[in-house]
Amino acid sequence: MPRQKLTRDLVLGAALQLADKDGIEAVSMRRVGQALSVEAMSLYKHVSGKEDILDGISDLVMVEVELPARDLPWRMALRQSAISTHQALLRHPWASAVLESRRNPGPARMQYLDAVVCILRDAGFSLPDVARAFMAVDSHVYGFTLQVLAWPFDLRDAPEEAKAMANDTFGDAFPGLRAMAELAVIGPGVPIEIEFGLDLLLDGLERRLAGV
Amino acid sequence: MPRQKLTRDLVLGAALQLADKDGIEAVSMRRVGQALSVEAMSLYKHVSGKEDILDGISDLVMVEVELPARDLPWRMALRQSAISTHQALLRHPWASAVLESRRNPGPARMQYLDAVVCILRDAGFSLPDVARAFMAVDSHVYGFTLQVLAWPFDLRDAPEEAKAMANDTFGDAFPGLRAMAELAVIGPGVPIEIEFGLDLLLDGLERRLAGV
DNA sequence: CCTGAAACAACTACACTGTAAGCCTAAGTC
DNA sequence: GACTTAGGCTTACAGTGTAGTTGTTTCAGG
Repeated sequence: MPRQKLTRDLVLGAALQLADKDGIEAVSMRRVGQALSVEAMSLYKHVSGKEDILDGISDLVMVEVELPARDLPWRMALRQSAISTHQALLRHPWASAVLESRRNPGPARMQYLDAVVCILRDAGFSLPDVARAFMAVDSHVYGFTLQVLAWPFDLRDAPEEAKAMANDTFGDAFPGLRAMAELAVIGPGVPIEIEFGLDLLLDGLERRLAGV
Repeated sequence: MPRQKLTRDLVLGAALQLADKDGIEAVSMRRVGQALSVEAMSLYKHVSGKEDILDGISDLVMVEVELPARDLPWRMALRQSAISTHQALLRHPWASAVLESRRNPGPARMQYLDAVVCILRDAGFSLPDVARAFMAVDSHVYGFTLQVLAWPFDLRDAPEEAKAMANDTFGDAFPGLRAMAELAVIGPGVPIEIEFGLDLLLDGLERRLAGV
């Protein structure tokens, strides 16, 4: 019987697919092995453990984000890569939580970080401001994505149910939330897009650069 | 021997203490029970399961954040409560990750959300803008806190080591990151505080409210 | 005071998890 | 063919959450 060749990429690919299909909690050594028709312990020859797998598939997601274009004005380049990051994270709903809890950025993420830093520096920001600007934009991307993914009710699916829920659970105790919930039901739901906060931040950075 | 009275609050308190002391992954039913000198299964009479415990201790953290003061200008109120949230999350390093992955906001969080919504509405924002503003500010608080907590090296502790690491791992491949890492070593480290991005956002919101 | 009932802690058990240690076989080299 | 070795397999262990059952304590009603 010919032995199938296992590789690190195969292992990570299977894990990524599993995470996308059944959620990150479905990624266990045994199940990844099963997906490859292999015993769990065999994976350890190609991967140092589960942490390594999580690091690996996180970086696979980061490979999907398009790097900020160096020939664009800094603002557009940043905006576009931030949105691209957001979209990549939405494609893999488990990824934002995993990425943020991981301490070792992978090569793809490093490359992204480096590109952003270079662009901001070339734009004329001081090094401390580069750090601050980068943290602000990235925080927004991750935080916003996480929040969207953790949204308690998907309003598009069941508007009536959401409305009832708004009245029931919020009642008179939370008038603000109730108004919000009802609002979100009207029309196709108020689109809350990442561009709103992102543009606020970029506006502020631009103004700061101009010395206003 | 008198039986010790177990209560939900006792269980959650023990779990919270455990999470603060040994990290969130140390919170297991058996260990929480052990902390209360009780078997794991006894907890189930007061708590519906581990998820319930996580929801519970998350909300205990939210209790610590001071609600936005209604007698302050909206901007100051929002700013102060955002910072308070950030600090509460820093006091419980496990909390931001847990909170963001949880779908059911507890009562304390509800109260906070409601207060923020009311303040923004009273300030004159349209309901859609209330939603957008709230999402933007909250995203920044959570994202920033997560990022700070996941910071790979604590620069204050080992500046020399960090510098060496900057040269080694970044080398010439990541000039931007290398510059950043070296910068972060200079002085007491460039303080990157949450106020930077927060104020950018608030500036933008103020301007939007003024119709500029 | 005694008894019945309800409350609730404890025990057992099961299906999982990650992974350390050792085995065994197929592939490659001389 | 013989030897080496990379790499998949087996076994085992300590840990997880929790369903189901059993025991014991506490308290109200007679």
